[in-house]
Amino acid sequence: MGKSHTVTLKELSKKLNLSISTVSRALNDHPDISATTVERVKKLANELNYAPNLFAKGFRSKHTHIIGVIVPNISHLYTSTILKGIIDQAESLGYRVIVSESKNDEIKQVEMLKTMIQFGTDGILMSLAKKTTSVNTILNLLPHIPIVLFDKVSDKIPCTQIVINEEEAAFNAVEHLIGLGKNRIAILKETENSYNSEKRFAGYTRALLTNNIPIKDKLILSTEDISLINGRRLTNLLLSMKKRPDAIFAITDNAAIGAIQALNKFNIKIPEEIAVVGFSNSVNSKIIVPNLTTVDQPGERIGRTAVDYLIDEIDHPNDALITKTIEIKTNLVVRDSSFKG
Amino acid sequence: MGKSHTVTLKELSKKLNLSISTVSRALNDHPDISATTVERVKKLANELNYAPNLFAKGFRSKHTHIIGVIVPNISHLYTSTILKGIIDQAESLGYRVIVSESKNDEIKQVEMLKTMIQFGTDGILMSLAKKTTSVNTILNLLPHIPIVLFDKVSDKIPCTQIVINEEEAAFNAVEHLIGLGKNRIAILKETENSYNSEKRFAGYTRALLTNNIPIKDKLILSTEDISLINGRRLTNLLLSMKKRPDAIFAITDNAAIGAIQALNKFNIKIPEEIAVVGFSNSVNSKIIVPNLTTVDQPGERIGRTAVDYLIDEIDHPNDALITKTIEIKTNLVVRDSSFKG
DNA sequence: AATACTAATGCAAACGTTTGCGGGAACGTT
DNA sequence: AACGTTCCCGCAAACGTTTGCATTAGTATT
Repeated sequence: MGKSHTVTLKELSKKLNLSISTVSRALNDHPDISATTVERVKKLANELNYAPNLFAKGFRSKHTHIIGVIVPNISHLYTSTILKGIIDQAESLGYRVIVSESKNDEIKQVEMLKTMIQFGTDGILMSLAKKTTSVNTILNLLPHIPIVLFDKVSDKIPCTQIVINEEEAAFNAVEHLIGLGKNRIAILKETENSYNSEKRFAGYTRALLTNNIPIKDKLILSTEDISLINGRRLTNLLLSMKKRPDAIFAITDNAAIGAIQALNKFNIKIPEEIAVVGFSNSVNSKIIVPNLTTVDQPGERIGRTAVDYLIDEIDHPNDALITKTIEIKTNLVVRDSSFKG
Repeated sequence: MGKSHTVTLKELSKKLNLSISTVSRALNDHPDISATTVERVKKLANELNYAPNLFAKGFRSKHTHIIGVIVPNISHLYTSTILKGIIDQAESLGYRVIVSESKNDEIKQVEMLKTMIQFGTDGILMSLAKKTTSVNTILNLLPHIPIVLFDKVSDKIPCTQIVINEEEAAFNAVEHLIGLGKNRIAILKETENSYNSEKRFAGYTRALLTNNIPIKDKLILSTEDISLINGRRLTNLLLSMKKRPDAIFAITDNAAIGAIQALNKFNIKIPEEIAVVGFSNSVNSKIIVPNLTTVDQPGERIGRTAVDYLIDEIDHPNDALITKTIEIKTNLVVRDSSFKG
């Protein structure tokens, strides 16, 4: 490799007839060093294109200025949007980002966590794997390093958590449907109680209760994997009922799109006969016909906020481990699938 | 935080009554160390949960086992899919991945490159920013570190490049249309000669020439930003012609979807009157009605391959800087928008 | 003028690891 | 008995930085 001859402090000090320590201090704006010296040093450093060996630095100072990110699946638009926010904000604050995937595997998730701690990341940002049941190992790791959770979080882990206002967002979405005059509103949700599904379901029930609409078990459909296919399947189920719903709230855009596809197949008028609302504001929501009303989640903002809180914890270590939930506001994007016509 | 008391070689050596160097060698399976000693050392290391300080290691050995990735925009499904492949393969080979975005900004791109070199990444994987015109700075950096380009590449940079068989894929796509009996095939492409657009256009012309179909300038439409909106706009342009095309090949799924939307608006039968083929196999291609025929790009495979070549270069440094292009085969996914009905 | 302080700089240790070199012990060979 | 090998192992230097402490010179105070 082209040896590239990296410039070191020693070299600078030699050329300047100064000691290594003085040069180091000058570059770090240490008050002990005279202004003229600082200037001389910085000038030469610039000319010679001096760049500190970050490994030596990190090695010495136990401070790597790297934050680790662990997500279940990176090739997911929402996730990569959050990641964009994370990288942006981290870099603007002088941190680098190293990314890893847990693949929704709890074992791998802990493994990655350990590797990152060993590696010396200053802090970790994590979105939990789907079935994170035994949080014990994570709890053991918690005191070793600042961790901030985002998106897929868990009350069982006492740390800062960045989420959207799931419950409120769902509440608003359902109230929007009610405002359209709908009162037989079905919900498509997840079977296992993921944080997100649970909160959204809570918003759904609260909206109905607030508006004196009875909650009907028959209109509450659950599925393991809240996907497009299952959205379609569950909607077909709904259509086979004697008394059909007049609206469907799917806790996922994909499921909502599946629902629309099923409705389209039976030539059911959307939103007149059955309105549909999703959750995510995915690209697909603007492609499907009719366009899908959905909750917009500000991914980049979540990423930025997560970084802010993490770095704050890095800078101000705090041994007290407490759950602190930060909610990011979402926005309901009304489109044709629920437009008051 | 929580002091976590990291175990060091010194500590192990003290407890074992051995020298630090012997312990180090034992852990690294150096032939000089006796089997019994190796066993003793490893046993204690395990018990005490010894983990080498990777910074000290990287600092000493000039080998960080980190590879840097620079992409224009991470929140793009295709990009994040490649990234998934990169992370997967890198981790399985013992490397960690640090990611950065150039935001299609040439200045930032070079800046990131420098930072990563300074940081000590063992190699870099890069997809070029859109308007990478002055490759000089990159050329200067090239001898300092192994670099492998992927997706957005450039002939002007002498290094290994991983791409899909752009030309052939486009050729196949257009021949598929010809096989449907189409012979007035329009193309929607980019104005500026990006590598991808150029190659796909070449495939288009070759397919026409091979099949003795005249190339008509009027059917070749270009746009700065090959987006959904512009796909729609250009298609409207095509529809306003006296002699309309009977097929549209868009070099991007987004543009193809815009085209379909425009055609749908005018109730033009797809594919009977006008067939449409896109490029990418994005999620949208399965949502739009009719479903879009498109070229599937194996993102994960590209990522994996890029890592393989990069690590090979890291392990076997080679001062000769030559352009070596690796083509990954794509696959045409035929759907309703061009189904021989 | 002696003392006390401040400002600016240098010395040297330390961080945890790897590695070239050297050395002692055990063994086999003349 | 002297020598050469081989096998294990330890010493110490080195990587580039940061930082506590010592040092010097200069200034202010008495």
